Amino acid sequence: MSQNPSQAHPLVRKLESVLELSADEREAIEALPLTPRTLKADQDIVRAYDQPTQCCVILEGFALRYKLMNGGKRQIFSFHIAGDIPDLHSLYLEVMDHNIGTLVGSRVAFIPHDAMRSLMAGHPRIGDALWRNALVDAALSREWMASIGRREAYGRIAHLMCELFLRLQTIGLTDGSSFEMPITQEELGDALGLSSVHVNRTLQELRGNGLISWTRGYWTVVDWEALKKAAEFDATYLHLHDAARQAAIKALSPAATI
Amino acid sequence: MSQNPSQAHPLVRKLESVLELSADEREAIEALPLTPRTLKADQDIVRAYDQPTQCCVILEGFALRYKLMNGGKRQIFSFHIAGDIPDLHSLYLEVMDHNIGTLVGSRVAFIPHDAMRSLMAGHPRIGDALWRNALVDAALSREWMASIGRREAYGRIAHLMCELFLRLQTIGLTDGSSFEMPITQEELGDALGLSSVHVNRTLQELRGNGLISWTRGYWTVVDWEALKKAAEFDATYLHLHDAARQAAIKALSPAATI
DNA sequence: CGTCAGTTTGACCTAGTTCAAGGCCAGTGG
DNA sequence: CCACTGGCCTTGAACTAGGTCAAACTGACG
Repeated sequence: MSQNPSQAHPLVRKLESVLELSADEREAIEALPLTPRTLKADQDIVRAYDQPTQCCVILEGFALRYKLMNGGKRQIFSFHIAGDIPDLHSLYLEVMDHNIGTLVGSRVAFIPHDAMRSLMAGHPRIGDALWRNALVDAALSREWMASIGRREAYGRIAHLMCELFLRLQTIGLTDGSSFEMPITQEELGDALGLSSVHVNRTLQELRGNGLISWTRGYWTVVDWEALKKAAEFDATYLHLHDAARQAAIKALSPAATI
Repeated sequence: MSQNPSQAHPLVRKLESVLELSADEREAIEALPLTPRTLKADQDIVRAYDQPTQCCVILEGFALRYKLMNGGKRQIFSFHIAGDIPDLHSLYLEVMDHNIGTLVGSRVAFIPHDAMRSLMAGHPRIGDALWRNALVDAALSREWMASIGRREAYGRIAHLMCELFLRLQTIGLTDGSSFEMPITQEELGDALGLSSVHVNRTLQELRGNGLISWTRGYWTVVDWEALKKAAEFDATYLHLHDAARQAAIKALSPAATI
């Protein structure tokens, strides 16, 4: 782990949660030609039908993938956090089949496909780690599918909360058992296949039962074990490494099970 | 395309729907050390928490990924057809987070991870094509998520039907506008987040409206345009190549749009 | 010709939706 | 400083898509 993670390149930080990088590898990442951009909230980064020639890394802030459907419906497929490359797939799939946008004001950086390809070719371990990330991403999609398809609202929200906590924990973006996640109840609904009204009521239930606390943008896990149970949460699909798991246990309570 | 696709190695056939293979590449695939196995219906190929040391290709038949949840619920994540390698991800993710099983009696073959890795390293275009497939797989998951989260039962079934038709078409497993897909209404429900009773009623509605015909195991697209509309189907996410798209149009009707 | 897996039907029930109104608060502009 | 706005959250009441339960039907197969 780097000595001063908050100053490290977000991509370095993310990859180091998965493998130990050599000095050489770290340099290669830091040498990537980045075109940084600061975006406001709710701006699209890439749109469906685009044919990108670059990938984007989230440096700071949050992004989401989503798709707009008939009748004004929307499905949010995932939330992305610092260090994620949500459109890595554009290296292989010419045309985008969904949108990627910002959730809040964010800093992102674009990397030309060529640079990405030669990084991966020249540093197979980095390539492997990126693929690994992409596969974990697919595992998250499956788990969301299970949530939406087979869990009721209460468990769905609980499940998402468990997931976000652990993911943010891994890159050091939690504060004890709390974290910032600036999404509205409507966005929560669009991610979970629920109406915002129902999200509201269910959130109240979760708060009332003492599992979580939630105020616009700031989430706290109050009772991890109960939350986990309500969510029937099993972290296997996150494919966390041991260090991340240990750190999460420490943040929650020595007795926490993950 | 190979002259006699029905006799070609299923993996060759699948990859050739994506790129032209050189003789060399074809040989490399055919030289893979396969351990074939014939399985009955409803048998697991790999289970959650397993740590596989090999991947499996579907040679003949159908497979599904799924997860069992509390209270006897089940979510099916995807259906797999000849040529698919549903657990390619096990190359990078040590432990399985879901099950893969057969839908009907099937022939599958196991390939050691090592052999897979050296195939991909020695033949980068094959590696790329396999990755591409994995990414298309992830795109399917997202689309299923949108279906389950934001479409109602009628559109959900319609959407799945469009998808299956095009996928099977691509590997030559359709017969005009019909295809065999041996799944029960209960499995359909578990894939779409519905109860089997509701699947039954909705299926009747789709048949009654003249969009499809459906008898246990044999599906026919009766009115593609109407089906597509009911499903609000946009094939972008399948990332089909032109040849596949053209072939599908031909199978449906010269006026079909995909 | 009985059994078993799958499909179909009916009746009733509920989780979640929709619509519409109100409340809260942070930011803005006068 | 205050009034005004615009997002977002909250609440209530009425409604519906889809679930559950249980029974009957169908057809393939031994």
